[in-house]
Amino acid sequence: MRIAELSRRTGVPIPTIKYYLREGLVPAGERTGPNQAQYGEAHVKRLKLARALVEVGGLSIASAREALRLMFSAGLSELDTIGKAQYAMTPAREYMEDEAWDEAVAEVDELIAKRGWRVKPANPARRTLADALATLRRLDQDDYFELLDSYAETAERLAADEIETVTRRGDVDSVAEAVVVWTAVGDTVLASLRRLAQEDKSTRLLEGS
Amino acid sequence: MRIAELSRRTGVPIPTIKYYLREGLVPAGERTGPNQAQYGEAHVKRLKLARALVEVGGLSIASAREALRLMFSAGLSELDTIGKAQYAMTPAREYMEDEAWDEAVAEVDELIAKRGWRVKPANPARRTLADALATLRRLDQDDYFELLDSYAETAERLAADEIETVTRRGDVDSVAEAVVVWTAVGDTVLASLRRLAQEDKSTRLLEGS
DNA sequence: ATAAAATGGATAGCATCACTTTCCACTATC
DNA sequence: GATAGTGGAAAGTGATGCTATCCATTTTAT
Repeated sequence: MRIAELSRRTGVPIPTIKYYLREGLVPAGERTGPNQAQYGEAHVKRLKLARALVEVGGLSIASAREALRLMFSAGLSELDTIGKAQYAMTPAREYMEDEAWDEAVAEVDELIAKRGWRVKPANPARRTLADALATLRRLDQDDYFELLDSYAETAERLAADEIETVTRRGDVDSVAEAVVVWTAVGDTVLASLRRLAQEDKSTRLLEGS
Repeated sequence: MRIAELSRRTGVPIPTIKYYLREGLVPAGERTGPNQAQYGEAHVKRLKLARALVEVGGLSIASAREALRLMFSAGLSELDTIGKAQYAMTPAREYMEDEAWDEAVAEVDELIAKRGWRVKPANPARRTLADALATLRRLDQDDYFELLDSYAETAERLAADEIETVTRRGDVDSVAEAVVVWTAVGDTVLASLRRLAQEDKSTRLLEGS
């Protein structure tokens, strides 16, 4: 298969495929001449995957490359991939380190301890969460405190279901792929469902009054 | 208060404040001379809000402006704000309309019907969700089907808690503000917690084997 | 056999976005 | 009266994610 068919099969324009090749999101095809190369099913899959991470998951090209790299790097245990892939998927941000920040960090630690979660200190989700909580505090949206437990409970149940489903797969590669896809696309699914449910609840409340 | 103090109080650089003023994220101050204006507490609050939507919520400047506009526009019922604000917060995307897309749209309709959710056809979360599901299908990640119910259940419970907490507030403005902030920042909180819970579950599974 | 189309690869260009910088006439403060 | 700060306009910047152009070389169609 050459580039035109790769484009047709995936819906990705040829110039974009060339760009992704340059950026290392998709490996080069097998060279058969000075200006000829062959692509296979693996390239189709990889390209679809890259597109999903970038378009639906909202990852940057750099993050997507890193996630894909980890996904296909041998030597990692299946579940180790989860951590690594997650870390790659969190974009770096700068945080405002004030009083609200310190309190938020403490709150996150407390929540993790209370739940008994085993989370490495390096997990970037800690900081992202702390940043979000600090922001809410700075806006005097302190009601979040009572909802936080509900959120955590929810997240825990979800994670249990997800891990269970994902590990039910056979081979390592398949698990790795599922983890990456689910982490990235799952956020969008969850956020959408939350919005739909919110509209429903608010509509009902509106009618009831 | 003049711009320097506004900057000090919020941590937002002066040029950025000027930019936000130009873009209409923050209303102009009260003019007291050809090159003098006064800002008040309302400006501080609005600026913090704008920053939160952009930085933590990841909204574009245009989306943030629209969300803020709706938030402070009179004449909307409290809960009507939820819908309007949500719509403003969903960025427009193009969708690949193939077979997987059609099936995904049908699936979303089915899910909404099954749950008995009352959701307007115009709600952009429908399309976002369909797009995500279509993507998973195109990647042959069909296991999502069995998890979808779990996700929906989760979203519903969350929404119930959120609406309840938010409407417990007194005035309309306060509700509107909470809705916008929670919609935007809540996504981040939820996503972070999900990642933390995932690491915990996978760590435990790894140790158990 | 030959003309037209496609290929891989390199390089440069482009549009968007979210700011920054620079400039200005003017005002406030030391 | 010097210095710093102000609001506002306009132009500039850096990052990002593509597109467009060009080229020598196949491949395909006629």
